[in-house]
Amino acid sequence: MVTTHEVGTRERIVRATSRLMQRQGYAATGLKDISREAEATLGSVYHFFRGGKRELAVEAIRYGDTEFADLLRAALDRTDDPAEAIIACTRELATGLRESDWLDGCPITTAALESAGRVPDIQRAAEDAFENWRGLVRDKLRRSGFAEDVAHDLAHTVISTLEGAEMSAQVSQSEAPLEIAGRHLARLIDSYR
Amino acid sequence: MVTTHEVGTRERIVRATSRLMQRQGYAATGLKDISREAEATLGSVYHFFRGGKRELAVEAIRYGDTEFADLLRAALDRTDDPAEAIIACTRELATGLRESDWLDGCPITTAALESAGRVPDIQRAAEDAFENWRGLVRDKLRRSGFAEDVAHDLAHTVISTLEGAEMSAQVSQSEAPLEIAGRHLARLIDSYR
DNA sequence: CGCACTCTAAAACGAACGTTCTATTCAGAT
DNA sequence: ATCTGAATAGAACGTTCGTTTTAGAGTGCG
Repeated sequence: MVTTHEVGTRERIVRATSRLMQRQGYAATGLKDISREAEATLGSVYHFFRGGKRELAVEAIRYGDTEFADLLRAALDRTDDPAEAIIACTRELATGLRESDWLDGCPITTAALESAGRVPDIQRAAEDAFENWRGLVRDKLRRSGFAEDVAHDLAHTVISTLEGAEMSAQVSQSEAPLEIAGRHLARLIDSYR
Repeated sequence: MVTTHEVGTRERIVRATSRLMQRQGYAATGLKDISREAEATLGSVYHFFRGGKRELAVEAIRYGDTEFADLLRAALDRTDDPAEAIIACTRELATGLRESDWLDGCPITTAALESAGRVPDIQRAAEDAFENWRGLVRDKLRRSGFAEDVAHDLAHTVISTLEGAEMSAQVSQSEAPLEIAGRHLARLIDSYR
């Protein structure tokens, strides 16, 4: 028997916040939007998140962190070859973007940029997320035999380029930036073999 | 005699909007913030921009477009070698970021992401900007002898990676992502010689 | 001077914001 | 059955939002 996992109010609120912030950022996402999207009331929101909007945003960014990390891990584990694995990532991101009508880009970028240097809690959470994602790529490269420093640097550029290409693709509503980035990153990785 | 160019109210408003949107995005930037920063009144703002906040934001993005294009052009013209020129770009971006205490990233990215798929005017202006910047890089590569299709694709990845690295650097308050991206992009370009 | 026009000033609008508050529902333990 | 504490519901607070409106300077021209 298939049982759809009953999800609690608290988690519904976090998920709704994450999705809304992914699409319109932190400032444009109102608490009433959130409570409507989460099918919860304002009272519930403040019951679970006494720290208000800011605390909720931090939690939502952490949710987006693990969400993106899961996607990344799944794509990276698909093939042994790290260059091919990165191409798999770009493809995954491209289809996700297209299927959401170019609405769902990186779950945390917008909020991260809005808050950089102005809302320490949110910036810190975003910083942790990026570090987390870089770690996944770095470990994959290490396991494939790349030297530590090479893997470290490549991981930086892989994440930066994925982020930039995702944004370019979203703004121009085209998969091209991601497709091209995938090919180029694979070529760059292969150049270090 | 040195005369500081008297700048009109209209341009002060556009510049203030551009800077504020660069730092905190579209939604978080209020018209009263803008009028204060521009040393103008709301009456002046609505006199020059009858279309209100949206029209003003489009103008500010166009301003950020040419601002970033000027920086890009200057760095690209510094050396004949396109790979070195890209490294010069990353250095320029890194010092700009550091000197602004990590506050002034890409002037349009935040607003572009906030509005992607939701505010057509702004998305279009952002799309034009990215296309403009890619054109500058593509032309540079073409002039250096790269084939049309290679230059086209490289321009995509150069802009995507610059954008992503700029964002990573801003969020982690470190020049490392930009420095590493510069080295990798130069290597990628050289691999097509 | 008087007229026309551009620009600035400041007050005021309803709507929406984040937040607080009080009341109520509802299990589970005693 | 009664108490308790978590969870929910919804009204209300003071602010700030984008926008509109009305009035007042400043300037050039006949």
